[in-house]
Amino acid sequence: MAGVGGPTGGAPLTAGGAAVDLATLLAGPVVPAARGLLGCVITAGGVRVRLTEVEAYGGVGADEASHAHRGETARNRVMFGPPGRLYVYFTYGLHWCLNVVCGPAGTASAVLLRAGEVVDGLELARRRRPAARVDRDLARGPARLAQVLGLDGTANGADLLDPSGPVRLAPPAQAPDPARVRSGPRVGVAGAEDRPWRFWLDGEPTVSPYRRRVRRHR
DNA sequence: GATGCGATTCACT
DNA sequence: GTGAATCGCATCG
Repeated sequence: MAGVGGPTGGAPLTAGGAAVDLATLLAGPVVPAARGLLGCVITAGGVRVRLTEVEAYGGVGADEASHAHRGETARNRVMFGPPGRLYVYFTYGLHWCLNVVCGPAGTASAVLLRAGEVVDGLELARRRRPAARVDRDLARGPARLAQVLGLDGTANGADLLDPSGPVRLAPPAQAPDPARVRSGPRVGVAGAEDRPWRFWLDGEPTVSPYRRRVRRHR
């Protein structure tokens, strides 16, 4: 059933039974986009990572946990742009996190890339993350994923579908078994715990452990 | 203009 | 399990 007759030049992938290309998937609603991103391969800085865990974030007024919730700012501007772009933000004074912008321009939804498996450039990856004692920890966590790819704020706004860009996204060679896709509450997010917008591939060792938001001392 | 805390990670107890 | 590191943004006065 899969992989027959990709109509356009884009490589086909299977999502919910229909063959669509990546650009089409990312232009649509964020939740199916997040699911479809599982198994995709992101390439940057000589390292390739297969995504095993992602989280969906909604737009203005739709998702209290989203950076875009309160409207457009200098930081989140990329989220309001066209889909398929990379939104990079800096947090805790030392970490970078990667997101894929979804939906048509103006919707400001995005998918946070939380974890993945390094499938190429292993030695480079190890050198960038000396703290990782085992390979499965190389990209196990959003900031680790960014670090292993050698990405920071300078990559903000990059077009992931541009083959000549610094960061590229490609559909999986083989779509993951839909039965292996699990969902649950997002990590480190206060409120909206009822929204199971975290998606991961069951059984993958690179999926990060779930941690509820830490209560903060004041 | 000042202040508090974050879509986190690492080291230590 | 707890705390520190450390910068920018959002919020408040």
